[in-house]
Amino acid sequence: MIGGSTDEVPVGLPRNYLRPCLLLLLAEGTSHGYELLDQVSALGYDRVDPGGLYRCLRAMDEEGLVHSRWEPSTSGPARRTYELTAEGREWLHVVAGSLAEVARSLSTYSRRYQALAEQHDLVR
Amino acid sequence: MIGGSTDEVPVGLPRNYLRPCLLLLLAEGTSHGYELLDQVSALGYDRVDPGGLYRCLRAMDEEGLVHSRWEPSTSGPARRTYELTAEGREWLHVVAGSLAEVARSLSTYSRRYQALAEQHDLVR
DNA sequence: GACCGCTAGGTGTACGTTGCACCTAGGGCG
DNA sequence: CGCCCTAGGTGCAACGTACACCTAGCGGTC
Repeated sequence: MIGGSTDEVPVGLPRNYLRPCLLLLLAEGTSHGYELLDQVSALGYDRVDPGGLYRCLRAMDEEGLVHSRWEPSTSGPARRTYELTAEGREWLHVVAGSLAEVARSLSTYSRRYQALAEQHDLVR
Repeated sequence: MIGGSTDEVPVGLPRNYLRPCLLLLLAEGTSHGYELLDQVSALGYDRVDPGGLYRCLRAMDEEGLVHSRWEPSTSGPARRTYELTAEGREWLHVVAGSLAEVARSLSTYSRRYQALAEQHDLVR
């Protein structure tokens, strides 16, 4: 299969969308992986791969976009809490801009599709 | 590197966005690959990989979303013209819907980012 | 105590898409 | 002929993603 099949519609969220999501959530407040796993669903994900999420956090940690520290929990296993760094905030700003561009492209798409659909209705 | 690097911002268009673009363009009018290569730029691509585009058209042809035929050109090499099939129009309808959903997610993102940015300005 | 479920974090890996480079071939022109 | 432009196409490696699976702490219950 090249480029998706007919019965399934594999058009999804932008590439590398997870990083911007995590950065935004962390900009809104310090958090830990397991919690972020729930929160990203509000940004368009119906289900997120935990593995990918933890890997993404780890990568951002290594790149200096976020800073993590272990926090022992009173109940349950210890958790790694993440907070945004200055560099991460900068990155978020840039990435929010390019996401806005993508949104603009998509609205252009929708506009042109709507125009077509209306025209199609007139012909009927 | 996992999930993109710091200096470059690799947040791009949705996954499999090329197919919907080509379907929309073909819904607007019969065309051929080389022409579509220019037209997709209006839908958010700054540069499209010709290889990917031709592969995508071929795949959609094999899946029955589009129908192609060779047309000899008076000047220059022959061209393969594509036109949308009924199945392709159906697919376009579905995919336009899911793209609208993605657009909604992105606007949610932007709204939340804006809220944060304003709040940040107040603190300054 | 043994077992089970939930929280929390993590690894291994295969697949699909993408991006880059490169190739064929026809026609116009100096 | 050599060169550029149009038009279509192939090969391949890298990246992102999805899916499965694993460790380990803590609480409750049989």
